[in-house]
Parts: sequence; structure tokens; C-alpha cells
Amino acid sequence: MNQRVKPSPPASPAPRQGKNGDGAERHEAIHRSISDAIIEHRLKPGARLREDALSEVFGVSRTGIRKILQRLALEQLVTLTPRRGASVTRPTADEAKDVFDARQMVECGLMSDIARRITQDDIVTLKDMAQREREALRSGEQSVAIRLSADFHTYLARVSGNRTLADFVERLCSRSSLILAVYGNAGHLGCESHDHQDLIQYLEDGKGERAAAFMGRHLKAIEASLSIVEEEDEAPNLFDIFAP
Amino acid sequence: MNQRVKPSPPASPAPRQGKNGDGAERHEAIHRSISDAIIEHRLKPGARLREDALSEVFGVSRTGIRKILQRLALEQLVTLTPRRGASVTRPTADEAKDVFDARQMVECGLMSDIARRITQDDIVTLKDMAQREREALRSGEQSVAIRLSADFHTYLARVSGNRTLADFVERLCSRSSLILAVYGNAGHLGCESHDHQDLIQYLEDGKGERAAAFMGRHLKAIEASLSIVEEEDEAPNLFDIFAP
DNA sequence: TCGGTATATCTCGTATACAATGGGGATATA
DNA sequence: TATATCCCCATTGTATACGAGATATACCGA
Repeated sequence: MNQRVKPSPPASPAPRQGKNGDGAERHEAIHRSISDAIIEHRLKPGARLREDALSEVFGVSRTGIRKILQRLALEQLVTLTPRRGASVTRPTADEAKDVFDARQMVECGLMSDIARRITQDDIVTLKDMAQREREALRSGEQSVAIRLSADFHTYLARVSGNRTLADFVERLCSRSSLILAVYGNAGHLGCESHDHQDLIQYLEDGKGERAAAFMGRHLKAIEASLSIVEEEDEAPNLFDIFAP
Repeated sequence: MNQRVKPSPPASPAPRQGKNGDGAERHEAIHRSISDAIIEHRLKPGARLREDALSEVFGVSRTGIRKILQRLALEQLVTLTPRRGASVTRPTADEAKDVFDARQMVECGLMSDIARRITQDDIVTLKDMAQREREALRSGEQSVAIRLSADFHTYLARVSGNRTLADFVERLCSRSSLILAVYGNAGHLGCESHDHQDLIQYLEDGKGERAAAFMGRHLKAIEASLSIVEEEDEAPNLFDIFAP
């Protein structure tokens, strides 16, 4: 199935020893691997993440895996249930609304700073990302497109120079990706194909106000494209269903 | 030197089990304890937090302490340096600016929603908090005042109904408390005494716009009261000092 | 008296072992 | 055949043991 051999040492079954190399780097890499898999929908909401399996796949002991899982839980990408272990978070409809409202506020609010501070290099990078995203969309590589879309928004936020807010936007984008996985229609995903390119144009022209307004519409459009119907497999609420 | 004064239950090696039903509860309580101590300035920026000492104080093993420390690190209240252990974070001047800019954006942006959704019960609670804060300030109980001030802002954000943004504000307030500890003047701390009460009045009258503007000035005032001079004990920058 | 080196100790990082709990499957019964 | 019950096992939670890195100290030499 998934022969994407993302984990760096795939063929090494028992490189037990923590190895000389920096252990922290390794953990960082593992975190990225799992995080990427979730964001790119290769791991779907609800998927269980067993500690044993992960420790075997990545060749580190459960202790390290637990640490990474804790971190992912704080980033709200995975959910830790007391005796049941970890699973990919399945966002609720309320959470979805909160996330998009937050993005609306922060990403639009950042636009004026971004317009003021953006450099030519940034514009080149962003145009490249937008271009590659379009190509990915056209060739049907959903995973790549989703990743690039999130990266685009995150990169943009970083241009503002406010690290705290940029980190926040990054996490909101990750969660958005999860939301798309649950509530998105298979047909067209998130960002319209040339929205990002239009946005860059506004920024290149120094029109911060226009860019902010455009970003607002852009996010609203994504949110509107979702079919947010709370699937209540959890609590079928028989009263509501059978009461007259 | 430190003769290991046997962990709290010396005779009970195995039945250690917290017994309070849920061990997670215990961890939550410990997290709160440490978090509170930091926010209330009973633990000052730079203070070292040794795992052994904490595990002895709270009667849990280092494993549990590590988990809590990791979480505090992700909340940016403590800093984990690879082989040196944990210490209370000492925010930089840049971080301070970012945090206050973020608060400016989010807390003001939330005001219209807050004004729309606030209930009479909320107003009573908030008035009580503001009142107690004033009393604490007057009687010189800095720790209590700081805590109440952060709680006030956090509670307000929760009223908005957006949990994601409220959580973010909570973390910003915690970090602000840290910033106050480093850059605040001993004389008057953060919030002016009746600012909070005035703010509630605007909200009670349904004047969301005014409340937002007032919150903006309020935050700017706090920020302005700081003496943000990067103490460069870390890197004295000898070039600047000794270059002609 | 000052500086450099070696040792000692302290603290964290990682792995492993053991205990407890909850769920799933098998079985028995209506 | 369907449902309820019980037991075993899979999986996590916690503690502990061992190893490595870094810092502080002490000793020796100049």
C-alpha cells in the first residue's frame, strides 16, 4: 500500500542503540514524519497510533514515542484517551468553526504588517509555492497540494515578523488540514487554484487593505465549501430521533 | 551532600498508586502548581527546575515530572536546554513585543463577540474579580493581583465562545506575567487599578466598539509601563563595546 | 597567584520491566 | 439466534536502572 518510505532508516530493523547522532534531531524528524502524514491525510482522523507499532517503525523505544505523542496531542493533531492510547484527532463542527474564525481574525489582521515587510525574495518563494500547488492540484496529487497550501499560509504569516502569531497560524493550518479531511468534499479541496496567486499580486503591489479583504473572502470560501454536518456516530441521541 | 531523604512513602514500594482514582488528575494538579508558581512570580525567570527535586516534592517519579515539564515547555513557561535541564523562561525583548502585539490583535478583535454574548452572570463574576484584584493591589499582595489580572483577561476571552482563541489568550497572559517579572517596574505593575472595572462597564452597556478601543489602550499602557531594555548578560557583544 | 588539566559529581536521556485496566472474543443461556 | 457474562490478552501508565554529557572542584605546575 503505502510504500512511501518516509522514515529515514527503513531497512534497519534493530539499530537499537540510540546511535551516536543527536537524539533530539531524531525526535524532531519523527515528529515531522507523523505530523506530515496527518496533515497530508495519509493518516486519517480516527486512525489509531499504537506506541509499540510506532516505536518499531522508527526504531526508538516507546519512551521517545510517548514524548512525541504528547507533543502532538498538545498541538491537537492527535487525541490521547486515558487507557485507549492515541488516535488522529477528529475535529468537531464547533472546533472547525472556531479554527476558521481564528484564522479569519489573525491572518487578515496580519496582512498590513505582511504587506509592509514582504521582500522580493519572499514574493519569489511564495509564487513558486503557489505555482507548485496549482500543478499538484491539476495532476491530482491531493496530499502535496494540501501540504503546499498549508505551507503557503504559514510562510505568509512568518513574513509578518511576529513569531508568536506565526506559530499560532501554523497550528491553525495544521488543524484546518484535519478539518478538510473530515468535512471537505472530495471534489474540490480548500483553496481555489489561483486565489493564492492573486493574493501575492496584491501584496506585491503593496495593497495591504485589499490583500486583507481578499484573504477574508478566501477563508470564507474555504469554510463555505465544507459540508459541516456533525456525524453523530458517537451518541446517536435516540430521543431526538424517535421522539415525536 | 543531599542524603536522599526517601521519597514520601518509603515503606510502600509498590502500592504507590495515587489511589485518588485517577493519576491524570494528580498530574494536572502538579502542572497547575508549577504553572501558578511561575505566573505568580514565586518562581522567577531563570530559576532552575531540577527533575529530582520536583519528583521528591510532589511524590511522583521523574517520569511524571518530565511529562509535565515537557508540557510547560510547549506552553513556553519553562525552557528546556538539552543537557542542562529545565528553567523558568526568561522572555527576550522581541518575544515581549510579539506577545503584546498578539494580545492587541486578538483581545481587541474578540471584544465585539464578547459584548454580544456576555451574560449577567459573567458580569457579576468579572466585577468580583476586578474588585478582588484592586484589593490585592492595595494590600500589596502582588502575587494575588498578578494572578487575578491574568484570570480576568482569560475569563473575558472565554466569554467569546471561541475556545481556540481563548486558549491562545490564556497562554499569552501567562507569558505576559513572565514578561512583567523581567521587565516590569517594581513600583506599579501591569493593569491600572480601575481599568478592568471601566472595561466591564462598557461591556455591560453593550458598547463593543468602545470596549475594544479601551482594551487597546489598556494593553498599550501596560506595554508602555515596561522598561524593555534587553539585559545582555548572555552575549555582551564585545564588538559594540570595544570597537572604536 | 594564576591558569590548565583531570577527576568527581550531578543531572538528564533512553531503555526496559512490571502492574493495572479496559476491551474483545468465546461461551453459555434464554 | 440473539444477548449477556466472564475471562484473557493487548495496550498503556509508572517506576527504575543504567549510561552519557556537562559542570564544578581540586590539584599541580609555572
